[in-house]
Amino acid sequence: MRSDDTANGTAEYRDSSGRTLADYPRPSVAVDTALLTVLPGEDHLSALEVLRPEPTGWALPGTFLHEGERLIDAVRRSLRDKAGVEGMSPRQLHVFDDPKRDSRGWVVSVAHVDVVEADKLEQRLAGRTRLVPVDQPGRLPYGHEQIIGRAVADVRNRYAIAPDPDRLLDEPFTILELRKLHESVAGRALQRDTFRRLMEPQLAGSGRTTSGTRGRPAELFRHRSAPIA
Amino acid sequence: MRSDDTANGTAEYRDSSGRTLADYPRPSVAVDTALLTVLPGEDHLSALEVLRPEPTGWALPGTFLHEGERLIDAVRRSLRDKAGVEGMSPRQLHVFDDPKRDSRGWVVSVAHVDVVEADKLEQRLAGRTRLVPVDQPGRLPYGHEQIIGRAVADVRNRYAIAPDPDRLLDEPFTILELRKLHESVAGRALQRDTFRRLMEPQLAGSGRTTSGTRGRPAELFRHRSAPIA
DNA sequence: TAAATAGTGTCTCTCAGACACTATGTC
DNA sequence: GACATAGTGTCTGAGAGACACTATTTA
Repeated sequence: MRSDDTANGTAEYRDSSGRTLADYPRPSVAVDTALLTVLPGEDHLSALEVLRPEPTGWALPGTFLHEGERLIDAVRRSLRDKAGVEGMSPRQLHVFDDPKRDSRGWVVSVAHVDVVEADKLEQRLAGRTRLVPVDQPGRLPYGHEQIIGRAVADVRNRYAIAPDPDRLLDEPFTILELRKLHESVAGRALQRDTFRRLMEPQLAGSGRTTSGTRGRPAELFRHRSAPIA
Repeated sequence: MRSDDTANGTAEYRDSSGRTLADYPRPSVAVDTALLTVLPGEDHLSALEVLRPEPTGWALPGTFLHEGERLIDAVRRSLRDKAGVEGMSPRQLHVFDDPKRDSRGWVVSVAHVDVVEADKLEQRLAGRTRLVPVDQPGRLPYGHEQIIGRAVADVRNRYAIAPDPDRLLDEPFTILELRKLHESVAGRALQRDTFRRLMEPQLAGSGRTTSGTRGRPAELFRHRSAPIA
């Protein structure tokens, strides 16, 4: 969506000591991702954690940026390799840059967030991954709790104003199904009528309704347009 | 305010090819900063630009991250060295990561924003810096227009809800002075009575008033607490 | 008919925008 | 007193929360 660029100087760049770009030590650049979902039958957000070699233990999935690679591609690669998850639109959250935060050396990490349908997490590596409620993430290394906190806040902000921006629901869906999802994301109950009045104008009615259920059939809706990003 | 941390693996980390951390090529990490201000007698935001060696021309101030350095310290160093400005609280905006965006090589840049009192820019290097209105930044390299755009949006969001969060105004100040500042930031006129009703509860009245002015003297206010960050 | 769920009318509260009024100083 | 600016009362419209009503289906 953007040409994504910014920088510094020219090909003849030298600093005040006459050193050129290649003379500087450079950090490793990592990505870490809070991959969130709502599990079937549960009413809260869960985060994917992966088991790293001792003594690290459970942590968020991450990887190092490869040469010539975009951050978003490194995120997708780490999630594909470590959880078998594809088709995401991760967003940047924050850069964590404490030079002493990683015992292996100087690592700058760009935290990301994404939300995915629970069934896309079926194929994840058993025993080496787990899904934990975001409000009880366990003790995580490298400040990964902070990433989860920022991720949850980011997702809640997005879900507060628009219907299922990350497309967790299969279409078509009822307003009830949509509201249950939003309540799981928000971590609290939402007003039934207020929720409908906020969301329905942002949806496309299908004219069709559910059938065979208790009570009055509910109209089925679809999203109006493609997801924003 | 936070311990700022996150990462990846352990000291014995090896990837699937058995390579260790030091075997990977690493990008240079840069910071670029949109340093904004409101110039005396003007009613809009301006951005600081610095002249870089040919063929780059005017661009935002930036530098490379030094070994063991925090991003915020690199930002402060670049602004001190290139504009003589100190005492800022830069915030991260976005990471620009296109591998081809810099002709010198592989550079990942973390964009920052900060706002500073105009008189702190007095001592900047004449001839090698300039202040330009944010809506006419000129043609900048490396997508620096995008940084300015994000920076302006960020600052406007902050100023929409709180009185002078970046402390551009000297205390004490009148509501009129505060409103003129906010109008310059917002780029549009603000309602006089609505503005007062939003901001006054967030300020500490001093009891004292202006004197010697035309019209009824205005009460002088101070901020209630220290800036948030 | 009873129960259950969908959908809507409407009251209230809050808040922004707008207008106009009152208050208090200088010229 | 005229004028200018500070500060406030109040009306209106939009929107969220809350409650209750109507609508439509199954058991």
